[in-house]
Amino acid sequence: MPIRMGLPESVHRDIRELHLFRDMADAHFTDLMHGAYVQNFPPQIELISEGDTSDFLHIILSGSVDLFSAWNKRETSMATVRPISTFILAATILDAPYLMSARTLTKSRIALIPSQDVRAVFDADNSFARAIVAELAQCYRSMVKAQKDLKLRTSLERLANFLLRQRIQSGGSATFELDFEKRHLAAVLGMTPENLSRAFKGLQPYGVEVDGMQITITDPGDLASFAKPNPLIDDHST
Amino acid sequence: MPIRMGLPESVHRDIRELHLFRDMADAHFTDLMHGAYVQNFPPQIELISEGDTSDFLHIILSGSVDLFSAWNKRETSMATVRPISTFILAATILDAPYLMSARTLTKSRIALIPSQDVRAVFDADNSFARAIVAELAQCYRSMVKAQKDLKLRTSLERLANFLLRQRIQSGGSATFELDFEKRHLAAVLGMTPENLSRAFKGLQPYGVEVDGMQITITDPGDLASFAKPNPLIDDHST
DNA sequence: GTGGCTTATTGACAATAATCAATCCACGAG
DNA sequence: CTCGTGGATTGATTATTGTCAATAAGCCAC
Repeated sequence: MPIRMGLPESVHRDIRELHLFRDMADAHFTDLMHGAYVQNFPPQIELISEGDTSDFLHIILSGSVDLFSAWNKRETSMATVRPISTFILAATILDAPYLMSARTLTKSRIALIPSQDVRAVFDADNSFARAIVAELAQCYRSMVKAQKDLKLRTSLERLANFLLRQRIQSGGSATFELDFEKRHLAAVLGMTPENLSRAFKGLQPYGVEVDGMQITITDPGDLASFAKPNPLIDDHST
Repeated sequence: MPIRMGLPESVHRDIRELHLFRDMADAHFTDLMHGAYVQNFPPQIELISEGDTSDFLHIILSGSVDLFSAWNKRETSMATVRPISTFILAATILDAPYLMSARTLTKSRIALIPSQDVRAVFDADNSFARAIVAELAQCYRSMVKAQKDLKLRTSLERLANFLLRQRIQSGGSATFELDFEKRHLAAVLGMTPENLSRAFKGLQPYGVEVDGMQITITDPGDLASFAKPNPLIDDHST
């Protein structure tokens, strides 16, 4: 079970370095940290449930969190959150119900800032308000890219582009590790686990070799000629 | 061809009433309007192309605009913009390339505000910065809902829920008109026009009757029991 | 009205993806 | 080490969706 604990100074510094909090006034940052706390969660713990009201802005300090959604007994993964970043900022600011649920994928350390404190400081601190604009605009654009990926590509193409992105992110070496379970990857890519297995086989002709969690791309150029990556979909930094 | 013209006082008032501009200082609003102008466009004119840099914040005053995207010879519609609202705010604020293209669906009247003016006033006016936060958070949540609709529902379910939403929006009467072409609706729902035709037939057992652009839902309860509408996907106001 | 255009519909078919069931395999507990 | 568990894979089948081709229907200009 999660253990409630105080907020160590080192965590303050980590959070302060985030874009979102970097430029705000010291006094306001202290206000935010005053009501905040940190919890450690084991894997597979549901942190928030879609439809609930937004009580806390969450900041993931270590581990990984899955944002997912369910409807009519189906479930899909919307995004994976990694340290150090915030999640469910939009719901917090609008004081609106969560649109997505969140669960820990791995053991995770998460800071929680009461939403009403966030809104109060948002009203008082202009730098913070501007930082939130940048953050939300980024989140919006990520979501647009994800939707383009979904609507314009087949599952095979989505997997191919995912692998190319992952390869870059892992430093560009021929072999790299998937950093989550395949069934989770399937949910992220909008397909079933069975289909993902077959999709991996379907990419063999383009030089994709799979050994458990370990992926080898023998000829990235060949794979790219099939995947046709596009910065307006695949570049998650702009 | 579009006709360049001055910015009449009545347009000032319309724009000023938008949530985005309502609370900002008069002087800053005047600054924004100073470099702004209005154009009338015929249907099917491409206003912006994905990948271009953001030169203007667009405000649609009348008509309708399709935000769409293309990749690898495929094309899909991401959203439809209706008066009076802005579009491509995120790209303008971040000074980032457009992720979507935009074209007029019908004859449209559109105000254009130079992006650098928007960014300058954003830096200077705190009320404006806060209004942008609310706007972006809304846009983000709309995009999340659209993605849930896509990943969790079949095309038949998406159509059923679309019709139920449209029915409410048209005042709740049994018969209402689609306000755009079916091929456009197909692109919005993420399917082909052929499939849309078949989907309409597939909804006949649930009391959906189609006569050209005119839709009749004989028993909304019956259709809803199939569509299972959910406010966290279908309520576009929250 | 007629001709020419675009959109909508329909049918036949192919491609893509989901479902169901049966293994196979890796891993941790005991 | 052996068992049990859950993820991963595979095969067979069905469901869903896309493609291609042909036709029908609506609309506008003349």
